Amino acid sequence: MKVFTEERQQAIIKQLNRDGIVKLQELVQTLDCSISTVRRDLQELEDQGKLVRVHGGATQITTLQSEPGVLEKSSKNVQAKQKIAKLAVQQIRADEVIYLDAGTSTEAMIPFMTTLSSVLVVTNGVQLASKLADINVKTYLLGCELKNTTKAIIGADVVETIKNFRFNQAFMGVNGVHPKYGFTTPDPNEAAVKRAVLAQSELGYFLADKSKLNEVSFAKVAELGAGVLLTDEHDKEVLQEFDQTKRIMEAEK
Amino acid sequence: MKVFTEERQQAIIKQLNRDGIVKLQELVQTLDCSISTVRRDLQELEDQGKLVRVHGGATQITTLQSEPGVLEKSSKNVQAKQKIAKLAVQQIRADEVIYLDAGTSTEAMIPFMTTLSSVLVVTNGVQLASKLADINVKTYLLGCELKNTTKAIIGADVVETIKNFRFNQAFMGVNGVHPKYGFTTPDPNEAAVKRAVLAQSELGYFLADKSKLNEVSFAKVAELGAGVLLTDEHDKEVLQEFDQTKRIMEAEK
DNA sequence: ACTTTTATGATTGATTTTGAACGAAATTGG
DNA sequence: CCAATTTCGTTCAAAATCAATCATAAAAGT
Repeated sequence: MKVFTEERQQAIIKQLNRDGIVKLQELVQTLDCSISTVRRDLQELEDQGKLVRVHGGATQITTLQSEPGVLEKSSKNVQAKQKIAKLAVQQIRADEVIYLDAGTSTEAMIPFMTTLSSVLVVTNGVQLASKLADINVKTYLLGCELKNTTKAIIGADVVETIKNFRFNQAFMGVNGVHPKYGFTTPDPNEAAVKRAVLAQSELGYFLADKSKLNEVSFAKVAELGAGVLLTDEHDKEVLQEFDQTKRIMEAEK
Repeated sequence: MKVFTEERQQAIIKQLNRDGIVKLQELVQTLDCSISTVRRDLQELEDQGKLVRVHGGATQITTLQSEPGVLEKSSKNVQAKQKIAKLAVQQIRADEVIYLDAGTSTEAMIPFMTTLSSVLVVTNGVQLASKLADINVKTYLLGCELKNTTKAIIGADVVETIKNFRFNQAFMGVNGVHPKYGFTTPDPNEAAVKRAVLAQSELGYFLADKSKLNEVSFAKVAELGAGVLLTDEHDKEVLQEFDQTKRIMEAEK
């Protein structure tokens, strides 16, 4: 039984969604093709941000705030993240309605938010909502289907829910910032949520440390001009054009 | 049967959430691999902050919210809670839509839910949703204002949201069960949510251990006749009348 | 019909994971 | 307190898996 590339890759995704994990050897049997072919398929799907390859197979993409994200990163990365987070929190004024996207970049903002008064924070991150409640910040957690493995709230419904709100400011993490391809993330669903939020916000901020600059991920969120970039240190050359629009802020060294 | 790293580590976390502790030797048998491999897995998971290694195995990480809840209560109380929880889970059938109220009584049900298939759980408890996602149960988290101290979702909006659903069964904890005053809880908002859920459910269960019987709290949820009482041991005298309605179930001693 | 492109399968050396061995450290029971 | 036992961490070799390359065959374009 011979199948074509597209067909194979769909089968892989399907099996992945069912089991949460796929094994290379099993796929070779199921799809009736060589190891090399399966490897190539997995490689492609990973490039597209549809799965994460692991030794012996692949797993569903774990979008955010699972501990590894926090601890794997080098301490330098963490420092940059914290500086960006501090800068971001400084943009928040009293009595505003804020959207805080799920993710490690935005999660880093929470410790700096203890003194904010009369601010309502809306978020789709379960962990974030929990932490925000801990520091007595008024919090609204968007309700929707909870993705099995990731604890992030994503999907079509949440986009509809977001349309019921109006935010003063929105803070979001992104995986890629590129002069041509704009702001990008690996997961199309997440990108859709971020876009919806952006449309309901007076002003959108994108948090990205130096390593994300000039990078491109899979799913496009918006053009560079759509929001303010908060970063730790930016390459004047690469983002020169964008820089001239004054929509970029750099954390203190 | 061969498994690999990701799968093994997920299984360890799962077992840890269920039992609170895992033993090295047991894992060697369960996972069918060598001691060394299990050691390495535990080491990795500890580095990721997902567990704490102890001599002979590993224990759950002691978070802020789980500790007091578990340790404040007497072990006897916990045992009763678990028995009631087990009884409650036994009422769930395949392909049902279940509502799980926020609270420790309902949270105790989760460890028994690992084998449920095709069940959709709707909840207003952030912790519950998180744990449910961990054991791969399809979960829908109601979105609304987050109550500061309890991490439960309450308020007027959620009542409206609930009206969009239809549950097969609903499980709720209550603080008071009284022949005259019915089921009661301390918080009127919570009571309103429970009432709304009850109205949308084919069948409602109220979980309450012996200490809650014949007690009255502030806000009334419903009359006794409105739901099935799940308890560990009931005083025939006090609830005699209610008992005759056959709407009471007692956990095995 | 011929070349170019693309998809696939096989091969090879590098990398990762795994299981066993052994001395060090911790726990247990007198 | 000490000895016996268990468990721990490290090292090393075997096994599995990976990435890269090459060759073949089908598909597409000229």
